[in-house]
Amino acid sequence: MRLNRDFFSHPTLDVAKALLGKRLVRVEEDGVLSAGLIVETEGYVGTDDMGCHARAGRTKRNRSMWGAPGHAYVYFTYGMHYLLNVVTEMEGFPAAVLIRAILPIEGVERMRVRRRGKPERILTDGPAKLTQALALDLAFDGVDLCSVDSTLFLEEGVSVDPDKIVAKPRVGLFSVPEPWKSIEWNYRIQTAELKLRLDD
DNA sequence: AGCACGATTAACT
DNA sequence: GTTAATCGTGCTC
Repeated sequence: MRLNRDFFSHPTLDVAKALLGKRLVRVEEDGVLSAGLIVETEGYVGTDDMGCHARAGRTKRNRSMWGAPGHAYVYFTYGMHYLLNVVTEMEGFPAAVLIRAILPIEGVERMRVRRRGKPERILTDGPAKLTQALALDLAFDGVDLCSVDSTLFLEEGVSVDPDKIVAKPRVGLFSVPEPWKSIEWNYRIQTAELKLRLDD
């Protein structure tokens, strides 16, 4: 059962934490599934957040963030990488959650091929690694993750104990001014903790 | 029109 | 720990 629009309509940081443990699923053209459990997320909230792409106002690149919640915001960076975000809050307010890492669960062999034979341990432990593993690019920008026929969506996964969530500063914001640079809007759950719950 | 740099990764030393 | 790869975007002139 796919997570519905209401799940994404809440405050971004709440959604960022709630996404930990959820299943990110990619259905490929040939019907094969690739899936993983989300283990790290990051919140980007509005035009006042100087670490958020929305700080520059609405542009061709970041327009998806202004759209309805539950849609994907995929962008290209560093001249070679695609990063996946999930749009949050109400339509018209630019905010999103960056999916930074997942724990591979299904379609691992397919992921390994796309990741050029890398060991499972480092298949999807970075924001650009997971888009590589799931074959996500700009074609997914603006896709409705709540639609019944989208080839990318989210599902319930394993329950996560809120006390086990670790908050840290967001990654890679080098020339972003304080307090945005150090504010702890990066959330992570230990993969060991998730694996433990998987066995239940 | 030109330019600095990025919500990164991989391959080095 | 350091650095090259690689190019679209947004900012400055």
